[in-house]
Amino acid sequence: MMQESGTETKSNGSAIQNGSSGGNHLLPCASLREGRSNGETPAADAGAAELAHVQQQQQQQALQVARQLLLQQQQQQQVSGLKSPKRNDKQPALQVPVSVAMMTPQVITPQQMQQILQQQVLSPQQLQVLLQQQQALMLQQQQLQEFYKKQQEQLQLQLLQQQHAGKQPKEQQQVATQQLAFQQQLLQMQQLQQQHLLSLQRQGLLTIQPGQPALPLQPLAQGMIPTELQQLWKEVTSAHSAEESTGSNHSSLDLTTTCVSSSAPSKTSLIMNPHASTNGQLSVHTPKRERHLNSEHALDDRSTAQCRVQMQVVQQLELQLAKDKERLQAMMTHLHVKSTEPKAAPQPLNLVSSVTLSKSASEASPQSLPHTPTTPTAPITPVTQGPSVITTTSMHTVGPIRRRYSDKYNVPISSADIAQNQEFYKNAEVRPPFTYASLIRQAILESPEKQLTLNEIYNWFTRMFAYFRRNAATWKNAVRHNLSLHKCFVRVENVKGAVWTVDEVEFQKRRPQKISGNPSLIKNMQSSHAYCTPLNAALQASMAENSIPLYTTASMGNPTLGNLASAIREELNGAMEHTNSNESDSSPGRSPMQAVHPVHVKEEPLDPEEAEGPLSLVTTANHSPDFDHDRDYEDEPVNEDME
DNA sequence: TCCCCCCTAAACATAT
DNA sequence: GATATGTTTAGGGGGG
Repeated sequence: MMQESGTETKSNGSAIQNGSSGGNHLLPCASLREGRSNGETPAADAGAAELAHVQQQQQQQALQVARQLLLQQQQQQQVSGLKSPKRNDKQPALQVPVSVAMMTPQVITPQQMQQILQQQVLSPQQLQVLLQQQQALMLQQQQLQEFYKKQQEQLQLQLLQQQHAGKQPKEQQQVATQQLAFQQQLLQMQQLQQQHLLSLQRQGLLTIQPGQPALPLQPLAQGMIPTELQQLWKEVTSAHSAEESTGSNHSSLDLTTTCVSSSAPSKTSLIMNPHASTNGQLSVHTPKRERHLNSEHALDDRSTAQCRVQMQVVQQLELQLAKDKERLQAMMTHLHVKSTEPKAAPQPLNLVSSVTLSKSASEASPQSLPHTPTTPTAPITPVTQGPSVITTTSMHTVGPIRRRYSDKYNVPISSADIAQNQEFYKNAEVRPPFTYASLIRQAILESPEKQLTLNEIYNWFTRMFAYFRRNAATWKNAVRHNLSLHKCFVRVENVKGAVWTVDEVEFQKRRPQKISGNPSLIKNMQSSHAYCTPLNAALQASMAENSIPLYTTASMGNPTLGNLASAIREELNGAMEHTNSNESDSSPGRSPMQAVHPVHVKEEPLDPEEAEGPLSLVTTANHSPDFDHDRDYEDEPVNEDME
């Protein structure tokens, strides 16, 4: 759903943008061309032709400039990793899931960019800003067009007057005068454009990077003198005119006529839309095969122009994206100041993304991530796009495809991710990448007494994850199913009624691959649990050494994280085992922890397993510090309220 | 390909 | 009888 809709949105968006910007550029040309058929002046044409001869050299120079500009822009696009012209052509093929796009930013196409920006990465406000930017640009273009239309009309009128006045030998002079006037007009136009750009910059809508022009327009307008523009334009227009005269239905026009009359508009298009320069170079060197080539080149012209426009759009979007990223980063930093260490990758909360990041980390803590990310099933996929970033994340993580965290995915998540994710999952309807079992376990462990009724577990789910506020029947069924299915969950008859507890030993057994059979496992478990606690520096240090970012930073630093962190740590145990069983064992932290937080096993010694299980108790007890924070959640709803 | 893990759905039983 | 709670089975997807 998301992807499809997103794709559509994207394509639409691009289409709109293209249409708008492209239309602005192209339409005027057409209209002007038509318009010129009415009011051409042969005399002026002749003068223009002569001038054209004189200016051939300049034209070539201008063409070169234009080419360079084009090349530069293309390079910039490539460098920025945004573009692939081929892809631009194939819009339909662009329907790459955002997640994929995010994973391979280098390959992101403009459309994908738009999609990302529009549907996920950008908040409404940001989108608004973007829209404003677009609108401002459009306005600018429109104004320029209008300005040029007027100029053109004036020019045509003047030319007509001259023509009627009689063929004077001084025609050339007049034409030259016209040229001067026109150049002045061009200058005016440039100024106007620059003003617009400046205003945009002031508003912060336009960002001009040091080495890179925010808009292709700028370099052109600034880098080329009116004459050059004129010449370029002529070349371009000649192609157009040839095309029209040769094959089209439009009223046939003299080449010269077309040149003069349409010169104004074409210049406009040039200025606003440097792409035309490309054409110029093509048409220039084939004066004799104009017909044949011009027709083709005319097409190139348009396509090139469109491409240019597209590039502009992409550039703008890119800039906007960069801005938005910065903003987001700042916001995230602001929100998670303490918990989120600088270490946290600038990347989005994305669990997945983070996961994919460090493989080494994975080795360190194979089970760091609690459980397989529960696959997002139908309802899953993010309904409400949470934080922009997250969305993308969610796409990855929670994508439509059911993922489970295999060891690969167990790669440690950065502490920042966890912290951020916790908040994220509370607000965003994104399926958490944890299995039901791990979540249930977490819920139970977070409780003061390490035991919860079914309803309390439900409440915990809904409280902690926005995702579980929907489709209650489904996930509740899953919860019950898991409680019954896994031995690690022990049902205890209590005064209250039946409560569920966690048998850590059993829980750990679930992943024999990593942990089982190892006596040290238990120890590890304990140690791992200990991490949750406020922690001893020593412990942290050891953890850090073992490259277990999760515990070291996340859970420790941020109390709120405790919930997820503790859940995760359970699974980490295995990892811990591998990486640093020794350290964990030896870590001084543990014993203190235990001492500090005596386990409360609820009244009932759950199982025979429980007997072994003091561990679990201990571990949970250790969490208690976390609880303090967690309790906030716990206490409130935990008591059968939510539903 | 097999096995394991996980998820989802559903039927059924029991208790409140 | 309705609902909540538990238990069990079946089917499917993903990964090792």
